[in-house]
Amino acid sequence: MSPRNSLAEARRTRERIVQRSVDVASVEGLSGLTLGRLAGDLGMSKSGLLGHFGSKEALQLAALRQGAVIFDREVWRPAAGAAPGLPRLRAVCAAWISYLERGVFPGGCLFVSSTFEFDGRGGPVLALLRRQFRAWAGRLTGELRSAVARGELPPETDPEQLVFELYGVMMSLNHTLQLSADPAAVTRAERAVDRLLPQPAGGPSEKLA
Amino acid sequence: MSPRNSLAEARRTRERIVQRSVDVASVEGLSGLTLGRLAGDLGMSKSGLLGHFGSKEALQLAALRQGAVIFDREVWRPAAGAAPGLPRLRAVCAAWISYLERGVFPGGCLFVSSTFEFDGRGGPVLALLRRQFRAWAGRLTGELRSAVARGELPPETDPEQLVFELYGVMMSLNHTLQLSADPAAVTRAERAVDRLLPQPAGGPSEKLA
DNA sequence: ATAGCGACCGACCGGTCGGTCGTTAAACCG
DNA sequence: CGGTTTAACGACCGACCGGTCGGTCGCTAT
Repeated sequence: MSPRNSLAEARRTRERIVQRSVDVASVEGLSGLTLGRLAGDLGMSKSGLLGHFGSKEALQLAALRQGAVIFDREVWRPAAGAAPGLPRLRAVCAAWISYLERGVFPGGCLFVSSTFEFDGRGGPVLALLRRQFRAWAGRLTGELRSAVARGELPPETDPEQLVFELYGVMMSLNHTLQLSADPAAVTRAERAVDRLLPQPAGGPSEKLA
Repeated sequence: MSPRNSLAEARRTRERIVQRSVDVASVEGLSGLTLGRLAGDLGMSKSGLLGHFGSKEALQLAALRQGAVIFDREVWRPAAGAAPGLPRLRAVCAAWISYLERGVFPGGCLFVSSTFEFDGRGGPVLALLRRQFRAWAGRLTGELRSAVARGELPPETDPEQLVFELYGVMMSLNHTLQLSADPAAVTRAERAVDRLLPQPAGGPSEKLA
């Protein structure tokens, strides 16, 4: 029926598999992702699909890595243009909320779901999740420290405490959206962020370190 | 081999099954709970076990209901003795943090995990989770409103906003404990609660509404 | 023209899942 | 004591799981 893919298109096939895996996993979970169903969705055989990865675990890792690329594109990249420090932090949070609100991952934040799915199970998947969270918390704390150094946040600010709380806001938003689809949750998240990261009161002209 | 249980003990058997289901489900998830393994753990047959519930879904619902009983015992009951309003709220939060810290559910809060497991899947289990969360948020907002009425919290307080944020703190704590077992997370959660629910500054003698 | 490679297929494997069924034997009731 | 109830058993079912294997076909380099 369809022509065989050339060598160059094998990569595209692999990308199609990973992309579809991300979509399915965000709704059904990384374990709910089954090779048979995935193959069916993509109109190919289980074995042909598995040939690209070797094992289901390798596919799960590939899906998580692709998820990180998407998260980066949706949350960090839109904020890259903002000024370093507090403005960029607020832009990241706004993009983060938007990312959850728009349902970039239809089943809610892929990484949070996956963490709950794999904690207490160990293995390479959990290890990757740990690394991803740590890397990303590091970026946040770094930006927070920068904001403190610039005097945009009070000097007694504890960046890790703030990350902990910001993260809680996003998890609460994610949970509420998934459980009850209550749009008011978005406003609540925005208000919570405003309280944690107050915008500069006097406008954007206070750059004396 | 073992003597048959009397009819009166059938209830105890059922309770044993449910209790074990809660323990397993909190680590492996409500879906990871399998009838065969559960029966093996309890030294009985799959069919003998299933006879008590009729279906796995009924067992999952029973486990969730028992989980709610445990949550109530661990979080709400310890705070029942505290004075209504802010003191009780703070007692609830302290018990809540302790409940997460002690690992009452070894695999983290059963309800949060289950929500992530069943969202986007629908069905009676998700419906029960929704009811449980709503009932429990209702208790919290009621207590918050009471605290506002007593003047223990500023009159412009938005109870639902506060529930949203408190909930985020607990989810962040739960997540951190599960992912990295960082004990500092407990202190962070306590500090976050202190900021959301400031204790009365001047001691317990300011009851003028 | 042809040899080799690699993407892909379809049949199949052992194993596990939730669930059913007929039977056994102990506990209850008259 | 006899009859009914019922908790529990063990064998079994169909579906599905992740994964393997032999083979087919198109592309490409020789």
